[in-house]
Amino acid sequence: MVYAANVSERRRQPPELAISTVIFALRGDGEESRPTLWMPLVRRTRQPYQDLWALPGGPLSAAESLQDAAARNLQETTGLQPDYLEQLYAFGGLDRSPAQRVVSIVYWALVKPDEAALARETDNVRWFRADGVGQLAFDHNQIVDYALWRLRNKVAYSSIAYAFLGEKFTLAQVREVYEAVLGKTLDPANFRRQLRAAPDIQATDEYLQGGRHRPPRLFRYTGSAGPKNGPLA
Amino acid sequence: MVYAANVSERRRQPPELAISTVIFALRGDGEESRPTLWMPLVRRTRQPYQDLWALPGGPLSAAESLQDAAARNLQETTGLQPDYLEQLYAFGGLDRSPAQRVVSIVYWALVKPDEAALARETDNVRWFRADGVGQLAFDHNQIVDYALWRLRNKVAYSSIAYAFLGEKFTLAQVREVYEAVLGKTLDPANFRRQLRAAPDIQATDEYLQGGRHRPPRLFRYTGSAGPKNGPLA
DNA sequence: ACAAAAGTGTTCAGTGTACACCCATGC
DNA sequence: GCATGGGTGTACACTGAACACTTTTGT
Repeated sequence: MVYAANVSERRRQPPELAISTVIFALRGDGEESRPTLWMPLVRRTRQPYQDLWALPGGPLSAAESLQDAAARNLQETTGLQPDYLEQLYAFGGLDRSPAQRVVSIVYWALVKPDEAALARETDNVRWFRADGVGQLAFDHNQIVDYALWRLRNKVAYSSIAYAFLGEKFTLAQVREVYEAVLGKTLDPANFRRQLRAAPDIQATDEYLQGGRHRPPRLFRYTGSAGPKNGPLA
Repeated sequence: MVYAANVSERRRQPPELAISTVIFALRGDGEESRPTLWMPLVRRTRQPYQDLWALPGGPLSAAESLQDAAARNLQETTGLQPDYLEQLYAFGGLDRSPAQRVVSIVYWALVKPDEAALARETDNVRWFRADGVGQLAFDHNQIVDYALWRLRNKVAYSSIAYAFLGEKFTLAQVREVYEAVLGKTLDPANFRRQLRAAPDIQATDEYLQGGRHRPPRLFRYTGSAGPKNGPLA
C-alpha cells in the first residue's frame, strides 16, 4: 500500500506528477457591498488530509499538454471554463505529501461572473473568500498565497482585470475589480483618465440603465484575453 | 527499447520528469569591447538530437528538492555554483522529445565572473554568446528565448544585476551589466544617481586603480542575493 | 430641490531624461 | 596640456495623486 510506504521504499519510486489550479472569480458578497475575490475548493474524500479543503487537481494524462490538463481538470471538478489560464509554479518539495512524493505543476485561472454563476456547488465543492480559506490540505495555503501575490502584481501592470468582467462594463466596474484585488480604494477621476488613455478600451454608445443615478457609459475591451509571457504562446 | 516505442505504447507510460537550467554569465569578449551575455551548453552524446548543443540537465533524483536538483546538476555538468537560481517554467508539450514524453522543470541561474572563469570547458561543454547559440536540441531555443526575456524584465525592476558582479564594483560596471542585458546604452550621469539613491548600495573608501583615467570609487551591494518571489522562499 | 454617481479640469510634487559642466588621472 | 571617463548640477517634460467642479439621473 502506497500510503504505508516507509522512507527508503519511497525514495526508490519516481515522483508523481500532478496538475492543480487556483481559480479566482469576483463576487458581490452582500447586497450593497463591493465585490470581493472568491475561489472554489474541493473537499478531500480520501487520505491524506481527508475532509480538508484543497485546490482542484489531479494527475497529468499522457496525451494532453500541461495547460490542457489544467483546463480539463478544472472543468471536471468545478464545471468552470476559465477566461484566463496561466502557469503559476512547479512545487516539488520533498514532504508535500506524506506518502508518495508528488511534484505539482500549478496553474491559476480567472473566470468571468456569468461563468462563475454557472458553477455548480456541491457538498464537495464550495466557494470561499480568497482571504478566508482556513487550513487547507498539503501545502495549498502557501500556493494560494503565492497565487494571490501574482494576481495582485499582474493586475497592476497587465490587462488581466478584464478577465473578471463581461463583454461590456462600466469604468466603475473596472475600478471595483482593481479595488477588490489590490485591497484599496482608487480615485475615480484619475482611474477613469488612465483607462481612457488605454488604446484597447473602446467606448460603446450604450449606457447602463437601472442605476440610482446618472447612467454610466458602457465600454468594451478589445485586447486579447490570454496570458502574454514574452516568447511563450 | 524506449526510443523505438510507438505512439500507443508511449501514451501508456507516465511522463518523465527532468530538470534543466539556463545559465547566464557576463564576459568581456574582446579586449576593448563591452562585456556581453554568455551561457554554457552541453553536447548531446546520445540520440535523440545527438551532437547538437543543449541545456545542462538531467532527471530528478527522488531525495532532493527541485532547486537542489538544478544546483547539483549544474555543478556536475559545468562545475559552476550559481549566485542566483530561480525557477523559470515547466515545459510539458507533447512532442518535446521524439520518444518518451518528458516534462522539464527549467531553472535559470546567474554566475559571477570569478565563478564563470573557473568553469571547465571541455569538448562537450562550451560557452556561447546568448544571442548566437545556433540550433539547439529539443525545444531549448524556445526555452533560452524565454529565459532571456525573463532576465531582461527582471533586471529592470529587481536587483539581480549584482549577481553578475563581484563583491566590490564600480558604478560603471553595474551600468555595463544593464547595458549588456538590455542591449542599449544608458546615460551614465542619471544611472549613477539612480544607484546612489538605492539604499542597499554602499560606497567603500576604495578606488579601482590601474585604469587609464580618474580612478572610480568601489561600491558594495548589501542586499540579499536570492530571488524574492513574494510568499515563496 | 436634493443626493449621488458620472465625468471634466486644474494644480502640484515627484521622477525620468537630456545635457552642460567640473574633476582627476594617464599619457 | 589634452583626452577620457568619473562625477555633479540643472532644466524640462511627463506622470500620478489630490481635489474642486460641472453634469445627469432617480427620488
